[in-house]
Amino acid sequence: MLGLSISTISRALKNHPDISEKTKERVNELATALDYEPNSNAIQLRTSKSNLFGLIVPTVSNFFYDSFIASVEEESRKNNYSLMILQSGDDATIEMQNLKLCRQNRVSGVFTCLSSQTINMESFTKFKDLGIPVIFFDLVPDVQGVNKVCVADTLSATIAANTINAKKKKKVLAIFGKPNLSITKKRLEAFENNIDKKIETTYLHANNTPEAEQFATEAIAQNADTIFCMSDEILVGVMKAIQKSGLKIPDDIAVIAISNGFIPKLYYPEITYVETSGYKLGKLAFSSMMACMVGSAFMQELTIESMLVEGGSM
Amino acid sequence: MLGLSISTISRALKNHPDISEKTKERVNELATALDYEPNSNAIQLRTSKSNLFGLIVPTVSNFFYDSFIASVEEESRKNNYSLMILQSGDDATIEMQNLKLCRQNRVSGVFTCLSSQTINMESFTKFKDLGIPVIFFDLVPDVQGVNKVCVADTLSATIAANTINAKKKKKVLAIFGKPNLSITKKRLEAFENNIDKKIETTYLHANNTPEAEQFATEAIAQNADTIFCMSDEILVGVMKAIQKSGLKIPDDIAVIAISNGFIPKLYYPEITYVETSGYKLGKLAFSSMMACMVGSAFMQELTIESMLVEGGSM
DNA sequence: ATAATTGTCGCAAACGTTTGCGAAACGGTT
DNA sequence: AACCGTTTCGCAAACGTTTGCGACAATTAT
Repeated sequence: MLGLSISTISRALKNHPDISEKTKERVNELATALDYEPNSNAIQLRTSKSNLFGLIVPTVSNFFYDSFIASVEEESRKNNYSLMILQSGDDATIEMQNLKLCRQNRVSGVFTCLSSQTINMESFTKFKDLGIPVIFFDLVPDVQGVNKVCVADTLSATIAANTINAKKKKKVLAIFGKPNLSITKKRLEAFENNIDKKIETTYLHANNTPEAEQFATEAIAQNADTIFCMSDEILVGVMKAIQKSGLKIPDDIAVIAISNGFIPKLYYPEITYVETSGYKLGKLAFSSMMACMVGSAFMQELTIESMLVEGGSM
Repeated sequence: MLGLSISTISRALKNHPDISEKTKERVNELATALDYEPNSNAIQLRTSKSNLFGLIVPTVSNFFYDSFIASVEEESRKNNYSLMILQSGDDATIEMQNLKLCRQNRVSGVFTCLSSQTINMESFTKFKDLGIPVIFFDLVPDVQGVNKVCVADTLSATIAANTINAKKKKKVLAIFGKPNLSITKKRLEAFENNIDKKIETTYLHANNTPEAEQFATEAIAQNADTIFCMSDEILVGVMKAIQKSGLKIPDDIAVIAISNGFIPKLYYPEITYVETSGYKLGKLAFSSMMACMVGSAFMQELTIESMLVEGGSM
């Protein structure tokens, strides 16, 4: 329409110095008039740069992951990347399918946390061989030489234990999650190492919310004065048990949790918790990804700091 | 490597009848050996079919949207589509940028709910002109001739009102959300039309959780016996006020909400609510999208049924 | 025997960009 | 008038697929 070649148009649109200002103007004018949108498939095919990240979580519908996703999406958009979000349903098979999808779509990188069933890391190492950075977050593998970003599991459990110590509690129930997860191991170990030995402490593993509720109900019957919850899922069960019992927080029983912060603020008094922000973790994961993109790939484990947020439950 | 042409490989991989079984075997064997992954950019460029849906929400981090997303992602994967998720932050400008991104990526369709600030629908109609189906969900425009899937606003508010009527309540506070949203208007209108006229009812609009808490606190001081919450955000505020007051549910005060179901189950007793499932809405939205894909485009408004889920709060 | 049919496969164009390289036009310098 | 440098642009290849069409061989029908 302008009597110009395709290459000239291409260069004009990209503000190439070879093209005169007049032509650039004419081109841009017509482009907006036709509201031309470049075909990113063609661009990506030609340049073999996709500007697409894959993100795999067990489920989007989760207090922690949703804020993580929100955070990563925000950064991605700001940096001109798109996000392809996949759910594994905590199923190793689907996880592999998702990885395959990521490869087919030629993602520039992938954020992922392991499903709790993942044993075979081969699909992940394949990415590394292809030069596609993989950032593990939250539920990370135990191996070395991969990029991991985590909440400070050890620190946060330590803070929780110290808070309980400081309050001079006598009889504590500490509920942890699935025992095979590294996140559980770390938190449990740190808690055990730091809780005052004079405190009578019971350790239990709850696989889900109802189990946590059950454990809490029993602890209440046995006059525990404090319950520690490793996660939101556990906290929710514990709170139901306490509300059911009619006990008053914090006078009759104290509660402390490790949490993203959303659930603890739902109750009155608000629950005291050690913050592990999915939002902050997302920011960290993204900056780690960007570091990989520019080549400064330092394979290591990064953690975000934790801090105590005082509610009225201790 | 096999002494075969590119086209033969292509056809063999796609199980084309022109190719002999022996060659197909050889090709597939080598393909898995090299773990070949087709370049979807090239495919999409060639076929101009993207198998990609765009999904725009104000934020991923929301009890309703996250389950909606989880649902749509699930269906997408099952049907060999990918999902590109974008957040608008409830900002009309970012919303437009996101739509642009969708076009650049040649999405096959987009799921979107309006930001509460959207006034100009032009960007959306552009999609229709391009033959790209748009499915509006939850916060839908008031115009005709577009595809909308909604929770049954009128029905759910009616159910809530009737439940209150049946319990012979005397003094009700009904808290609604932002007054400009069509979802608010519908729920308010239905509630007003169905609540027993003999019941003393106060209507208020809360823009956020703290406002709802404030309103509830005042209502408690004035001896209201029931509080209706249009949304989870409002319910959270109301519950904090009630827990603060020390009142017992349901004896001292009754609560009923319209909700996805997650928040109501966090408390004891569980809150009675009219279910508006983001998960179900996602399924409906997806099937509506698929209907558009195969051409049977019926521009209309679909709704999912609502049902009362009895907790112990009424 | 030839002709027609069928089964396999390759050629080449096309999708919409990017980019190295060369070409034309023009002004300025000897 | 011949030469050189600069500015502005076009040619053509390439990215990795898909697909209509034609080619060739093997088989079957006449």
